[in-house]
Amino acid sequence: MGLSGPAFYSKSTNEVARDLLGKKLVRIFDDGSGKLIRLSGIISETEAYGSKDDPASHAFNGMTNRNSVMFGDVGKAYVYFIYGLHHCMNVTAHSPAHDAGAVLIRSLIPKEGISSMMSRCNVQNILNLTNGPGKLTRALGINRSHNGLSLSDRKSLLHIEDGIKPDKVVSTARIGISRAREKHWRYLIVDHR
DNA sequence: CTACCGATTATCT
DNA sequence: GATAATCGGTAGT
Repeated sequence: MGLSGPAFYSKSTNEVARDLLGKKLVRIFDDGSGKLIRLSGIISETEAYGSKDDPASHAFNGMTNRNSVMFGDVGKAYVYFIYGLHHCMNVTAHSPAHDAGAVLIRSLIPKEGISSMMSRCNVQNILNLTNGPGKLTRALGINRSHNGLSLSDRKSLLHIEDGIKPDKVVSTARIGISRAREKHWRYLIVDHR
């Protein structure tokens, strides 16, 4: 199940949410030193958001200016600003039977550019660097300028590469929503050591 | 350990 | 005018 473009993202949003676990989210970042560095992490937690079938989704009530990327091509970044200070990053994905959908990236295991990210975010503990949707966008320097970017191009400033194969995955209810709590569309890699 | 609260603004009703 | 797919700090158990 490689990352060969749109085919990977043209499955049900749930399936894509599971399959994104273990993939590597890569940001080519200008840290101001005059050279571009790689910031990356293994995707370890995701949530699927549907369309008409999902009252918790931004797309539930149809297309608006904010969520229009969810209704466009799959395999793109859907980035939005929330609570006045955080960004959240999604990957658009849905089966041909649906008209919209996206997968929220909730957590990463940091891999590349760790010291750069920790100093820029003023984070002491690596465990607190990318363990939340608002934290990982800050660590990787992701903002609304990336909304709509294709994630398939390995040379792009923001893209997804193959990573690891997760040992074990579980699903739970999604975090921070009030509606559709019965849908267990949150997926995580189980950490056992 | 858990619970609550404030920050701060784009977006939608 | 109200809400929000969050976070970090503080207070309470």
